[in-house]
Amino acid sequence: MRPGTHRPSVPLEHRHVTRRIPQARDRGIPDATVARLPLYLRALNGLSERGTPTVSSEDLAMAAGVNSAKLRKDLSHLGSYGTRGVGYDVQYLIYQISRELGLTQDWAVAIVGVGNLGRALANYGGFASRGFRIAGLLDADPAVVGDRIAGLVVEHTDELESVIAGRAVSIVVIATPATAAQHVCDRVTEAGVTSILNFAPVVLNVPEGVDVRKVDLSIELQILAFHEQRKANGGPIMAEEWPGGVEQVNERSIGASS
Amino acid sequence: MRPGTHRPSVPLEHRHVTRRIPQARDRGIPDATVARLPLYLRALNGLSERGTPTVSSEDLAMAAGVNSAKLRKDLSHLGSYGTRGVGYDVQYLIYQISRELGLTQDWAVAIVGVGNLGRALANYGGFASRGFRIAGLLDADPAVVGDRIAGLVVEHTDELESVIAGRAVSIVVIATPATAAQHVCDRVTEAGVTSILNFAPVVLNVPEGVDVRKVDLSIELQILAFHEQRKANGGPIMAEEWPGGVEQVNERSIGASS
DNA sequence: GTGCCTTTGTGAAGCTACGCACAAAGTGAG
DNA sequence: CTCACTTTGTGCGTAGCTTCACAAAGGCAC
Repeated sequence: MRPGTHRPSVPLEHRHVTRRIPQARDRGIPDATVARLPLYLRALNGLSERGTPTVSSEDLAMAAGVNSAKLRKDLSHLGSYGTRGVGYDVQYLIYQISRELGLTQDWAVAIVGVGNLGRALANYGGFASRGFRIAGLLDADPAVVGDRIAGLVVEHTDELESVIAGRAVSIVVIATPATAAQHVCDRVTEAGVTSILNFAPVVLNVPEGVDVRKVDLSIELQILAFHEQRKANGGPIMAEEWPGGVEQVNERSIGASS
Repeated sequence: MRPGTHRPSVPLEHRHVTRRIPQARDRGIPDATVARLPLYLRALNGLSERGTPTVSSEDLAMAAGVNSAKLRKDLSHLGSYGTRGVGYDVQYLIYQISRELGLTQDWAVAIVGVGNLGRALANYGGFASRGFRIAGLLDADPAVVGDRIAGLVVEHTDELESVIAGRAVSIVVIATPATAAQHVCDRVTEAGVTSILNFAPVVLNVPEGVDVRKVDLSIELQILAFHEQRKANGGPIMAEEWPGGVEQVNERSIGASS
C-alpha cells in the first residue's frame, strides 16, 4: 500500500543492542495478551472436544471473537508454536497456554462469604474444571456455618488464617458484603495471600505485590446504561444542569450496595 | 455556569477561541473513562453519606483508587464541573455523573436463567439501588417457573419476547448455561434488545449495534493464576515442552471432519 | 484593590495496544 | 528437484490511554 515504507533489504540486526533481548520466552507478556489467553484456551477446548487436530489462526480467532493478527501476535509472545502453511496443533497449543497460565498445577481457592453469590460460585462448575479446587468456604454468620455446600462444610471466618495456612490457599475469593470486604482482605493478605478476586463493590486497599481482580455487576450495568442511553438519543440530554431542588439526590438513594 | 446553556441560540463559534472547539459536551467520551465513572460515583456516594460538601481531585482519586491527573482528565470530558482552589461539589458531581451514565432514568432489566447465579443476581441489592429495576426473571426449566424470587415470579422463556416488549426491557442479563446462551442472545437481539450482560462462558455473536459486556469468573481466576505463578517462581518453568513426548496428535479417533 | 495559596484543566510526552501487510517458512504436487 | 499455495510471525504506522507538569483561575486575607 505504501511502497515508500519499504526499506532497502539491509540486514537489520546491526542495530545498537542497548535494549534488553526480546527472547521468545521473555517474561514480559502484555497484560492485554494474558487477559485473552483464557479465551483462546476455551475455544481450543471446544475444538479439542470435536476432535479437530489443527487449527489456523484465522479459524481460532473467529472462534474466540478476535482479530487473527492479534491472535498470532499474542501467541508469538509464548513462543513459536505454529507451523506455517498448516496452523496450530490443538492439543499442543492447549498444553502450552495452560502451562503459561499456570493451569498445569493445582490452585487451592477459598471463598469468603457464603451468601447468594458465594453459593453460586461454590456450585459453579467452571472452577474445578481447570486446576482450581475449592479448599474452603467461610462465613461470619453462625447460621450458615456448618451448612454443606458443593460438598464442603462452611467454616467460620475465625478459621480464616488456619484454613489458608493449613490448606495452602493461594487465591481468595471475597463474596462478602461491601462493609466486610476490606477487613477480610486485610486478614488474608496478612496471612500471605497475594491473589484476590473481589466481588464486593469496594476498592480494596492492598499491600504492594498483592494482585486484586474485581468483578462488579453494578459497574457493568452502568456502562451498559451509558451506551444504551447514547443509542437511544444521540447522547445525554442537554437538559437543565441542576433540576430545581437543592437536595435532589440524597443519601439513601444509594449505598445499599451489597 | 455553562454559558452555552443559557444562550441556546447564540452561535458558539463567535467565541474568541481559535483552537478546535473542545465543546464541553463532546460526544466522544473515551471508553476507559466511561468504565471509571461508576467508580467515582460510588466514591462520591460514600462521601455524600458522610456529609462531605466538596472534595478535591486528590482525595476523590484516592478514594476511587486512581491517579488524580487521570481523574481530572476523566471529569473534564463531562464538562468543567470543578472550582479551582476548592475542588468539586459532591452533590453536583454525583448528579452530573449520574446523568452522563444515564442513571437518572429507569432501566428495566430482565434476567434469563434462574440458577444459582441468576438467584444471586436477583437478590443483589446493587441492582435496584441505581436506576436498575428487575422487570422479569425467566427460565426454561418448568420446575423453576412459578417460583417467587426477590418478589418476582419466574416466567418461562417462552414468554421472553412478550416480556421484553411488554415491559420495555432494554437490558438483558444472561445467566444461563453456556449451551443456551447464544440461543437466548439471538432471541433477545431479535426482539430489539441492544444491551446484554453475559455471565455464560461463551463468546456471543451479536448483530451490529448490540453491546455485550461479559463477566467471566473462570477467566479472572486464570489471570490471577498467571500472576500468582509468576510471583512464585520468577516465571513459568522452562521445563520440557511436551511431557507426553510421543503422543501429540493421536486423538483423531472421532474424525468429525465434514 | 494586591498578593499568596490552593486546585483545576490541559498541552505534551511517553507508553501500550491494535491491525495491516508482507517476507519467511512450511506443505504438497508433479 | 521446482513451483504453487498456505499460513505463520512480525515490522511498522496509528490510535488511544496514562502521566507529568504547569499556566490559569478561584478563594482568602488584608
